[in-house]
Amino acid sequence: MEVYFQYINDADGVKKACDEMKAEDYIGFDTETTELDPYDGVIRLVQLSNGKDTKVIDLKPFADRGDLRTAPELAPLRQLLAAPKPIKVAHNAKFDAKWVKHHLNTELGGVFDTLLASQLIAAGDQDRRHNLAEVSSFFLGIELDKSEQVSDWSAPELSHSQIEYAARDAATMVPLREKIVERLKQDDLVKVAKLEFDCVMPIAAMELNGFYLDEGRWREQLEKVKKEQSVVAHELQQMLSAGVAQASLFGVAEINLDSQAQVTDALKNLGVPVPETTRGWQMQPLAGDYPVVAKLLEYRGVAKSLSSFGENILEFIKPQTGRIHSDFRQIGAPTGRFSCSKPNIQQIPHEQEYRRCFRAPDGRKLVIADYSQIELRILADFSDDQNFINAFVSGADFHTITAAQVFNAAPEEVTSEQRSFAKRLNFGVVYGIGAQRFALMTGLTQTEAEDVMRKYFGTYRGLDSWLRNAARNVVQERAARTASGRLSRFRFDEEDRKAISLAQRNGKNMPIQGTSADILKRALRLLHDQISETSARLVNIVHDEIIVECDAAEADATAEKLEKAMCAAGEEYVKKVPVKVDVHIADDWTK
DNA sequence: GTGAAGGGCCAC
DNA sequence: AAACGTGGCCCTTCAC
Repeated sequence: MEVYFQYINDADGVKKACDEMKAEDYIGFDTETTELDPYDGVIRLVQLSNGKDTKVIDLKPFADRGDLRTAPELAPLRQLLAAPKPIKVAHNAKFDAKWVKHHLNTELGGVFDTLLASQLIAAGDQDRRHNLAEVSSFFLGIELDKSEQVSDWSAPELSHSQIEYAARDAATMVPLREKIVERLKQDDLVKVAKLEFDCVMPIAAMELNGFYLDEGRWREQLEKVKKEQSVVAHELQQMLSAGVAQASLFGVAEINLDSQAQVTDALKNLGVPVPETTRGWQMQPLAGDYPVVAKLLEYRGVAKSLSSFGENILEFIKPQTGRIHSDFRQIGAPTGRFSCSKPNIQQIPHEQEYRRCFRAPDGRKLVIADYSQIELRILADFSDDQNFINAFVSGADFHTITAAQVFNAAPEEVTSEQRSFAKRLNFGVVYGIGAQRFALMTGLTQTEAEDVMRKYFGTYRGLDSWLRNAARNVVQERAARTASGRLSRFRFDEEDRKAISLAQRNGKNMPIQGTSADILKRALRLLHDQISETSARLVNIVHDEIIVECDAAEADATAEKLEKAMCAAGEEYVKKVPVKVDVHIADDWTK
């Protein structure tokens, strides 16, 4: 592919380039950086392209003269990037947005992200890859050579090959967007694409902000768990080797407690009827009869804590900020949910000992808000089930009200057992639970479980028929959608009953889980715009929860903004039941 | 030594 | 008859 480009390294060139580009509706946009993390390196190149002309701006001469964040010579560039138009077309715009925000003190005004778009079009196909080379090949049939991607972008003089590579990537964005837009329209994905693009900047900002983890508190907690672990490990070792020692002439054999095979062997030697898998929910029923099983489960708990939530997380504290900057994948799951890694701060144990380690620095507060029962409210809205809707409208304890309806009792007569059944069904129904699993989790017999479920769906006829319809539809259409139009396609063999039943459960779950993700993403955008001029900073999100850090003096105002943004986002998608958000102000990440 | 797969458990 | 959805991280095991 021939690319017409111009290399720019002075103020006059920047001004002219930006003047030329600012008339466009869309420009290809890319950066080349010396490192992957904006806290570790500098931006070397900024590329802009209208498809015909491509400008490669070398920031090194400007950086050598002073601070890029304030350099007046770069004002035209900052204005161009910050303006809502032209829309900046980038591949993985979060990456560039972070660098531009940190090093040029500018937020991207309008974003079109070809990576997110490609993921939306793939509609959950896990086999598709979405790096620029793949996406360019898929949509344009153009094979990009990415070998310069990892070249040395800190060299005093860049090679012609490097500059040409940089220009070509930016130039590719323009035709790529055109092809992608065609597909987005074909698949009716324009609305959800906008939702995703608008969410890029909030997430970029959140990753730059990071979440403060109190290292001292974490180490204290770690010491406690370590002591606990050594006690529990010793006890479990003793109990398990009671069985093995009989078979060994050499006294007590050391068992690797983390080895599935060794533990299973030892349990069998002790006469424990070990199920096919030794996972918690299979082993739990045995814990009452076999103390060694209870001990094993206890050990697994502390072992998990120590390995996944031990010293290793402290290595993620960035020295430059003293905070943790996780990596959030905006479309982490086919449902549209985020995933989070390095470290995954969406799976920090709920116990206070862990959560209290994530706190606001001195003088700051955390504002913590989560949607109350958002998935069930979405289901109520989808299903149009009047009884289910009424349970929410009443505003009373939801599980108690459903129990009252299902068991035909007054709310104050509902037993704790009945409430528990209702609660487990309310949660399980979103995932397409069956009687067998319900029986296992409640201790009911299969017949009793079926009976309770019959009562439940007898009360919520509309819910039942929505779920049945969703299951039928997904088999027919081989696809499902959320409220924003997010699409998930399913592939299965018509003969494969297991695959079909999996698709049916997915067909029920995806629209619900995915709509919840839609709502969160919309809320993030609204929030971002609301707090841009304040001390408030987004620091974490966990599927239905948003955590913001702000100056103590602004905590009340921030709480109000956060609640408003979340409710407004929810109400865009959920109309028939109220959307409830629980918000509180705290010094750390606890209730 | 390295990487993938399997099993397990944390979050929502 | 039908085994509740989405992720990431850790460990062991096993193949290369």
